Amino acid sequence: MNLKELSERLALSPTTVSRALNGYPEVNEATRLRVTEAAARYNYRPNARALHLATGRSMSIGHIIPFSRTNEMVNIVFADFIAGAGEVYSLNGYNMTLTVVRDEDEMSAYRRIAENGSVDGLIVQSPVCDDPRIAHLAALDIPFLVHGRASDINIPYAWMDVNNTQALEVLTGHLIGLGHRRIGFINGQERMDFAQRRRQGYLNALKAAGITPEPALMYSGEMSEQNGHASADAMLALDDPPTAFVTSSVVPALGIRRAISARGLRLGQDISLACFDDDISYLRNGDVVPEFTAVRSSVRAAGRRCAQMLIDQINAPDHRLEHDLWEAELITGQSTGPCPGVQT
Amino acid sequence: MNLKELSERLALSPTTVSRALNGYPEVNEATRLRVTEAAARYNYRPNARALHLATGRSMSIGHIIPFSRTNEMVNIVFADFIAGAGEVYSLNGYNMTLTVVRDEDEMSAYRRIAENGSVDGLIVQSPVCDDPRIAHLAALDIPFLVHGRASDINIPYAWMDVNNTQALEVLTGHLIGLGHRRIGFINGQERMDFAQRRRQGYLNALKAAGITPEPALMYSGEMSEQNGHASADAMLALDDPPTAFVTSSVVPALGIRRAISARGLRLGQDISLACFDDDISYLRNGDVVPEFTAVRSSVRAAGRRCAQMLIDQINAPDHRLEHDLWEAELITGQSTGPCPGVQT
DNA sequence: GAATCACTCCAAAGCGCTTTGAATAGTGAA
DNA sequence: TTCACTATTCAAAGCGCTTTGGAGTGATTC
Repeated sequence: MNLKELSERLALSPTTVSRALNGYPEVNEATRLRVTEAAARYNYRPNARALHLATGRSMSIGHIIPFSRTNEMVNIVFADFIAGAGEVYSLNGYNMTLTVVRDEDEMSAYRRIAENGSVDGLIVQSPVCDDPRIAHLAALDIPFLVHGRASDINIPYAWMDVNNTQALEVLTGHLIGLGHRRIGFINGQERMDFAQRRRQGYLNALKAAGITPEPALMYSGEMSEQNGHASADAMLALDDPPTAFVTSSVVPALGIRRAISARGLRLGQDISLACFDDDISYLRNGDVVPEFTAVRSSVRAAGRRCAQMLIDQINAPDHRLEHDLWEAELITGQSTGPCPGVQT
Repeated sequence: MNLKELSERLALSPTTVSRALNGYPEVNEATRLRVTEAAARYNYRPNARALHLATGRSMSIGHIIPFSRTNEMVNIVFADFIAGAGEVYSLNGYNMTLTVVRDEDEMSAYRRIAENGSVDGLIVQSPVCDDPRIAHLAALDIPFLVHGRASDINIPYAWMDVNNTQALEVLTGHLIGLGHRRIGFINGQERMDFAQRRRQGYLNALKAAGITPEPALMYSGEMSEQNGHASADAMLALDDPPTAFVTSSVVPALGIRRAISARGLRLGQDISLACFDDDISYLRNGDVVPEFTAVRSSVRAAGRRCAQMLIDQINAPDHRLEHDLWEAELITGQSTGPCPGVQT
């Protein structure tokens, strides 16, 4: 059942039927009623492909994911982000188009998708420090929004981010306030922009307390349970081991906790542990995992916010590019305590 | 730059340009060369919306996810499945359309999406026992493929599944072979079809060994680390605790392991633990998590397979509906050992 | 009674591509 | 020279919707 057929059955023109269904004012209410009833009865559903061509919009937001990323721990955060964004898309009549591409095709995929009109906007996730995708998209003249930021880029673009630097300053500062001075830092891969900023936050806090950073206490790598365990274990084996750890995610925190308890140390007493918590649905701090002291910022909520910002941008293209910076919230849990042997 | 403009610059008709670009034989090779070169030079990219309308295909596969599911642990498996399916879509020129809907809108969403032509096929994930989605989709006359099966449905439909019953028979049988007779079973939610089948496999193995199943040793619930921990801990507190556990996923297995070690018991010696392993990228058994004895079947590979089967079905609609049943592979790790105090 | 206006409705022109059915030119056979 | 055929190319008709620019009513105004 298409528009033409429906309009024939109603002895009306397609124009009128279309307008009746789309709520245009120039149609008699009695007619509109007849039309909507007939549409419901015959189960009429406007063909999406025709609609997209006619309106020039695809009502779809694109997310591009290179193969290799599908392996990373980004995955776990990714799923929550997607869920949040998807909710908002849905509420606004949008779909999400996921495109998985080979790594070497990533750039050309952005180009192809931006130019062939299959999406109305794009979300860029997990930017690296000087992310080439941003300039590339900016040149392509399609609405896009970056979840995170790319430090060394000075063209304007829309982004939404959490204040990573400040978050790690707070977290590290909290441990310093408890008397800790040897604090192991287990970070994500530092080619990622967020990891760069978190590192900066860690360093800022040390500097403010007059503590000299020590390379042996700083690890950077993929944020897996395994890496958390291995790096923490190595630090604990040092002659002068750390009395506390800060880490970039709940996932390595689980590994760190395992390393701590394997050595017979008590979490929050012998050793403290604080982390950045993305508030991931099935690794909810204090629920699925034990309660860690953390700075928390929901990545799912971020997904919602990003989606909304992008949709706003699509609806008002001459609107200036928006930015949004969230502050993460400190939650003190049972995983941190005063540094043993120090008066606080 | 659209087809019309490009054809004008080439002083050719749109017909010829279109054919040249799409590899039709009735165009002179010299002309084709001119056309492809011009297309590259002017950066011509066929408009996807127009193409979809003209061809009657959207080159897109739909996945529908109700809000509530985005909370579940399904998420973690989901991300890997999506990654696998996405790879195959990409290789075949398809996109993936994810639609997040409110739970009460799930059915109508399937209907809307199937009927408005926005996708060429649908994947149904995580079927429950008498899943209403299947009959619903079958009536809608759109290619779809179920990852998993729904037990009580007798209309024909295409599916791909792992042999869950056999997998748990093997796993439980392995423990029985090691002399265990009190085996705790920590399963997923039993409204899910896969959980139902796994339960059956567990029961089959007990029956084959003449062991009477005991309700106190059987748990069913969402497969979180937390639930794994709590249920295992409760069973270990029984007067006559189990000497081994079987569980439906690596995630609860982590919780079970935590419960075991918290009681000072040694995994693989005092207590055995075996699990079904979906081979999830960032919880890879033996890599990210310790090596568990497991039956393994990659959910990512399943994603690939499902995608391929669905695409085959789309390309050959009169093709009979395919089924594929995979057997999971037993991997013996360090988490299982002979039952203490039993001669084997 | 003519002019104006609001209210409804419609014909037709896109949107940018594919595909059908012909037309044209060139070639070898008869 | 003519005919049948092949190789190329094109005009035009969709695909199913939206939207522009009227057109046809009565009702209202002067």
